[in-house]
Amino acid sequence: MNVRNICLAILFEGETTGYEIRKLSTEGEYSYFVEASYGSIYPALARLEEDRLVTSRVEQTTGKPARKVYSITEAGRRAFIDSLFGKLDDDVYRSQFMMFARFAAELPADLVENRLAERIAAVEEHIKTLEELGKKRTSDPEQWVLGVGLHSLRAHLTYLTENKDKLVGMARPVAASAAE
Amino acid sequence: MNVRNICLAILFEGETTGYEIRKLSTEGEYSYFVEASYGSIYPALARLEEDRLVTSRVEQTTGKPARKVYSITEAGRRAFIDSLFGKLDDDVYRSQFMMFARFAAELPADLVENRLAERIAAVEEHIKTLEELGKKRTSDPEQWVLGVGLHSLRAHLTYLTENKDKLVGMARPVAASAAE
DNA sequence: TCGCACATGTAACGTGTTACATGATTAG
DNA sequence: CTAATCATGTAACACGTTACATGTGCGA
Repeated sequence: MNVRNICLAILFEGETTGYEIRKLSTEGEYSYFVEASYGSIYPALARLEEDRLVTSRVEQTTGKPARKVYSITEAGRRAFIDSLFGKLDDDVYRSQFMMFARFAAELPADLVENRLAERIAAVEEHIKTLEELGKKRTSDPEQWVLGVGLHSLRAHLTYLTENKDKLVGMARPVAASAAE
Repeated sequence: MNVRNICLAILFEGETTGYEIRKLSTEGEYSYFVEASYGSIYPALARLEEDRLVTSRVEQTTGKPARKVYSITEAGRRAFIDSLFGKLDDDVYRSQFMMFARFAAELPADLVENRLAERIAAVEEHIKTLEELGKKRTSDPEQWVLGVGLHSLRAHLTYLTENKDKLVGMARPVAASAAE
């Protein structure tokens, strides 16, 4: 999924601005499986307009900067849906935390414990976000997709919490505090 | 995780060649959370050698091309472990399949069914690979990491198989075959 | 008054991918 | 004979990130 198609996907559901697209791709329903930043969204929208897959109109607002509202065209809808007919890219999972865990034996136990706690907190946070998104019920496919995310993330969380002590136990023991 | 650190991680466990590093990062124990191709590995190894984090020696082989075997230095070990002390990058999950599923309502049911079947097969394949890797038991942290992957992947697979019909049901119905 | 939210956009930079170039041996 | 595996490396290219530039209104 490149930024171009992410823009089309979001515009498929209704007109918005580049600013909003970034928000949606970072915090919205797509956030757990795509990503895009301003530096890629704005140029992508410009090219999309050149290619007549979207149109734009400038909306003057009082006070705030003018908004450039983009709408998808029929050609845009077709192009996006067509892209889903082709061979899909493989799913990608990248994790520096896993590399960290892989080398737990070389790291001090307290560091491993802290990082594990951080990771667990991050996953819990992520789950909460998806749960919030699921509440404002929208389309069925959206619920389905959110369901995949929640299910996997909860399984991930379960493993981490149930096995964290095991990993800490593999780490380099840290001298007990000088107390006593 | 950049390619540089992936190389160091693999060399941490023992000397090898760029060719082997790619194999390990693509098919080996690291494959499910990192990725690297020749075009990035060879330049990375060259820079690593300049920086004295690895050394190399050329091994003449009969018939096959000469192998350039890299070994990590003490400085390399330190640099790698140090990198794990710093703030870790967030985990990343990217999936075009999820985008596809999100727009199931715009797609023909048979396509959705096929793609789901493909995805399920791919996940099953991936699970099998991790199971194979887990058999040749190595270090405990490696087993732990593999455990995370297997656990999450199995949960993912379960969701897909249990909910595939639901998603197909959301897709555009395809005219039944002309048969009577 | 400080910083955040809104809002758009560019430029430099980093990083990695793909395809190409090269070439021998071995298994089918 | 053909394809695959072993093996290294480069160059062109694609893609995206980060930081910067610019500016207002509002709430704490």
